[in-house]
Amino acid sequence: MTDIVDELKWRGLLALSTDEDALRKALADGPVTVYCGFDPTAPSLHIGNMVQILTLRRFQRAGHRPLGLVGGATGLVGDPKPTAERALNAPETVANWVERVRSQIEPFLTFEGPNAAVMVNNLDWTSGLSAIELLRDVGKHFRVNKMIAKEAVARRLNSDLGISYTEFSYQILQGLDYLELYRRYGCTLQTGGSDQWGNLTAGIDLIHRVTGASVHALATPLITKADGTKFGKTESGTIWLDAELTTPYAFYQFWLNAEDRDVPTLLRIFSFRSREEIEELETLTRERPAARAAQRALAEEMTSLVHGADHCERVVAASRALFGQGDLADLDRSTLTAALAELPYAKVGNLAPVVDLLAESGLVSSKSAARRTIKEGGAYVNNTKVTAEDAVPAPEDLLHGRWLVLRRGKKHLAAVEVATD
RNA sequence: GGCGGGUUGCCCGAGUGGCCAAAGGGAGCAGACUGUAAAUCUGUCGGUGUAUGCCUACGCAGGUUCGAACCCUGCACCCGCCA
Repeated sequence: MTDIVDELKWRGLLALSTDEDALRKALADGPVTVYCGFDPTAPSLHIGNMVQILTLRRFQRAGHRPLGLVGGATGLVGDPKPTAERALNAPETVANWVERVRSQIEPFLTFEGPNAAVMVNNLDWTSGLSAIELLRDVGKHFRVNKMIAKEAVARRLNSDLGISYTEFSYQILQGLDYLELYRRYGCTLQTGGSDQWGNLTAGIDLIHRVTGASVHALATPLITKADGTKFGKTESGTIWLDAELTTPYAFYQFWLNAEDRDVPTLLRIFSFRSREEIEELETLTRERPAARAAQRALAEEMTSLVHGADHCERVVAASRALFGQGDLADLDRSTLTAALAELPYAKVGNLAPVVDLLAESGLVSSKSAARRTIKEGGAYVNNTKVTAEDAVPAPEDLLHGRWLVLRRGKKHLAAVEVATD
């Protein structure tokens, strides 16, 4: 077994850690129980969260026991964001999101065998906690001096945003989580993003004060693209893991469109391929970038992992059909319909002006935008550029008598079904 | 609780009575070039659609005015100092 710390380092997943030698030793001495928390701040996790989920998965594969924590309690409070105070979500909403987030994490872990994963919810040990208990039993171990020095808090204190007592207290809750998991499961390692470092260490300090034990923490770096911008967001927004929010097709396309210079980094961070395979793909990218072998490999692996092999296959086939060199009209009916099924879709009763079709399919946000797109030469019907703003598709444009493929720009596609029934 | 400062479009930020759908920058979008890449250059960037129109928008609600993002009143939230 390769040393997991070495592996994480090679993959660029190790930004910060507590005493590295001690951590290596602990991991080498036998299975370690490691936890990572996920707060339900939205109905779905997104690819940014995947870094953490996959890190847990890596630990489990290396023989350690992962605990997946969903923040039923911390999600009610809100981790201080640098940019703004969070809006509180209703308890019912958070409870609903907790379940959704839990079900998104579970497929990545194994719940059988000697190092079976366990899912936990921090609401379980906080819902019964009284304010007095919290202040006396937990609060006494926290020094405000240290709390305000933490970057997440300090940034807010130094900005004109300020910070509420609620968010200020967040680190106490997360610290308490670690203590609780240490007691219940003997958990001695917490992972998280480097922006969580303050919260990670809050737990370490608490455990040390309460029990005298020294436990570990490990932070993954903030993933940025080569141009310095944040990874995981795109024109159209966040890339979610939920197929309802980001279709498998869009998910696949996201990875496929990764920039050449980002691909090596992304493969290391996200892929479970071996070091040799990844280095081979890096070479291919360098020598034949236009083939985009690394992007394809990454996109297929991620889509398969998140949406399953079946969806992945369909989406790859659809992409090939829609972006192929051939004429769309030459595609046979089943290939075409299968491909179109992966796209944003609109159904209309009869042939409407292209402007309306663009707007209805969701490719553009308004008819104005649709007109603008046509004027700029960025609108296509069945891969043919639309030049007139008042263009209306002809009946003979319909593929197999029923479908139109709309395109905005180079890579935004939508399917329109024209049916009178 | 008192005093002062603030709240502008996706973000930052200018605008202190008409010339403001609102400068400038960033992001985004489209085009050219390409490889469904990057960089670069160009265009564009509230809605409706073509009407010197109408609607929506400068924290919220009222008011003054022929006319308000700009003035007045109240409210909400944020920041600072003092208590």
